[in-house]
Amino acid sequence: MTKNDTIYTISDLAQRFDITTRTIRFYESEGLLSPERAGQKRLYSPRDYTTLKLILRGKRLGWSLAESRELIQMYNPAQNNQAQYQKVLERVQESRERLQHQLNDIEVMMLELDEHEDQVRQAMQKT
Amino acid sequence: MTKNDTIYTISDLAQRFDITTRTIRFYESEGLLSPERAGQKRLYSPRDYTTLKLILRGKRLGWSLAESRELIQMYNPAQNNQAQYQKVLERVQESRERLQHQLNDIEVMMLELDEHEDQVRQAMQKT
DNA sequence: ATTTAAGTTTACGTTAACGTCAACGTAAAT
DNA sequence: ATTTACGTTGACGTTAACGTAAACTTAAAT
Repeated sequence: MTKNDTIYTISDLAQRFDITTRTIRFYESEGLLSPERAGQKRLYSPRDYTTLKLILRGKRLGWSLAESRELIQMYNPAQNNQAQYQKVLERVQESRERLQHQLNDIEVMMLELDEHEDQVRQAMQKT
Repeated sequence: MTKNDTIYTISDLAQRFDITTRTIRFYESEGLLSPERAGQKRLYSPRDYTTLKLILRGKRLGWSLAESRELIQMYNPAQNNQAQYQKVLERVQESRERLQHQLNDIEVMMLELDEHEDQVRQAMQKT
């Protein structure tokens, strides 16, 4: 078993991801994180670390915290019966479709940028 | 010259893009659109149409209206000197880099979804 | 002539995602 | 023993991106 028992404090994570501790606590209050406690203090595991990474990646793609929370819950091994598993697979598929749509949008945007760069360069020539 | 003189009303556009007229007026108030007028009434050109398409594409990628506005202004042929042109080219490059970053994020997300689907399918077998 | 339908401006309301104090606890360093 | 650094829980503030409602105009249809 490879058990990584690294532990992060809240300011550790804040520094590593360049966010504020307020943000991290907010994510917890929204049900996206659930760190251990040592008394009052929060202790974050490698799992929390990757969850945070997932959240921020989602943000860069315009996903809401609610959507990221769904993803996170989906990744949590809390299911047991076939119906539950089936639902997870459907959610996975939905996420994939959304990502695919975003891929298309990016492609179109890139093409438009290419076109426009050409136009600008041509206009520069005539000067 | 191929001059397309189609004209859209505000509710035309609202229907076609499945948004509200309020949204369209809001975008105008934020400087993203500037339709012609016939008295009080707004008249939208094919150019406005594509601008709206750009805005909504941006939204699906998590771009703010301010960012889309920059893109739109960039696409507007209002520059004349070399320095201005150069700035536009820099902006184009920045946009491309952001899109490239988003592409990477999507790829990672897709891989994670693939992995998780495998895990779920394996768990289903054991039932 | 007057409904009806679509449009307009103005203004206040709402939600998500935090920011910004304030007031306090705790543990290590001087 | 008391700074100093880091943490905690409220609680109110802020911004972006619209929603919603009111009060009014205008053109077309009955």
